[in-house]
Amino acid sequence: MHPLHQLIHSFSPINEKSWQQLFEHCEELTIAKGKNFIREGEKEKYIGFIMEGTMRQYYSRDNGEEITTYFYFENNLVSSYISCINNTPSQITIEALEKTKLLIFNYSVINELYNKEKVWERFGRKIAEYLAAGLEERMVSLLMDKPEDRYKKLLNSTNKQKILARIPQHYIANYLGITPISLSRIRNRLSKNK
Amino acid sequence: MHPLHQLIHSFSPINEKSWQQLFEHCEELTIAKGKNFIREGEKEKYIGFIMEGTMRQYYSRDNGEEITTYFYFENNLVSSYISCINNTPSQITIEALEKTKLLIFNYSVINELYNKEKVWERFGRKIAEYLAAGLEERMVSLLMDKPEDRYKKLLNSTNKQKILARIPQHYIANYLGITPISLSRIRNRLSKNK
DNA sequence: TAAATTCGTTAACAAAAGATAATAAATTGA
DNA sequence: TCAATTTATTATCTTTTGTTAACGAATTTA
Repeated sequence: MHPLHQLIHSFSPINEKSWQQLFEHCEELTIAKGKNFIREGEKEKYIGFIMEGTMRQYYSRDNGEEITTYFYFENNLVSSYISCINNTPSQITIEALEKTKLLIFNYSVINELYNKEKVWERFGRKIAEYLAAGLEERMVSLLMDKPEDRYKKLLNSTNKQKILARIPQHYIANYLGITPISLSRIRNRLSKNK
Repeated sequence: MHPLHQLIHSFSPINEKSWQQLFEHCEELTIAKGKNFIREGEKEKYIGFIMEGTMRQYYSRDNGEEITTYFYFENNLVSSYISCINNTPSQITIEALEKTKLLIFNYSVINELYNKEKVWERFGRKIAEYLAAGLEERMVSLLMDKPEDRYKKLLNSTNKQKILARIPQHYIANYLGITPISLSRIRNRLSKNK
């Protein structure tokens, strides 16, 4: 089974024939390190599936400052999801942190599949529910936990160990809602308490 | 059209017959001020639709402290959504801030409707997408905006004016991710700059 | 390889936020 | 109605965070 088919299947059972309806619209795309997959302001809507590589998602302030809000790795779906569902220009930019191989398809393809088959509609529901649950958890952590606790959670999350291994620290600081300097101090504090 | 039917219809077109499949499982429930609709740890999953009243949603810390994360008003759906979709005990409590009249139905009912009809499955997708978009916006605001800016946004959001009118300030402070004292200082600062 | 850039840490100071306590105003309930 | 509780503000002190700048280490690239 293709890794993307497998991922989709884990949300909603999609048989080989239905899968082909998506797969025949997929293309491969390789993004060089530092280049963007999705750019702020863009209207063309693509969904990507990471075969290999790492990406970061960020919002930009008026002064050009970039605020990193998410990281993507192998087997992750990557897109400006909000701009797809609301049909608005993307507010985010998604950049390759290393050379990244993607399988991509246009959002309109998946949108048509939603109309065609109930199992695809279910996939759409499940993926949105999964996203909402993740966002809620993140939001609650921002409201309830101190920065130091958020960093500790990141350290303990086996799933996110790769974040620490592959991602420059100042991006992680953004992700935690603090400055790189503050993260450096937290790390210093933690290393002394051992 | 029943106000709940109308709300559902705005996400996915549901005809009268399909609507009745939900409506026949609905019950009315009135919650007195200060009483809970959903309690932390609870497994029974109900969805409520507010006919009249105001509710607040909160998480509890180990020390008993309550962190308010959401407010609900007339025509809002209210539930421990995450615990419904993940089938886990509720982490949140939802309390009536004033006497609140609800129309309620069990989550299992809507879950069965997802299986029965594609239009219901679509409703499920649309509502999850709507939720995800709202949560992302909130999360980004927590990462990018200063507390003062978040409060200003709240002031400018016509939709949320009723929050200010009906909700005690220390709950709003929680919602903004700051202490009541800090919110009081922000208000003081803003009133002087006029 | 050498020069340039990026990255992480540290220091010093300023600004903001949290904690605690006191007080006044508003609301609630017996 | 009046005492009790809740709510909002203010003051003081402490802690944390942000800001700016400096420095060395690591990485990139010409």
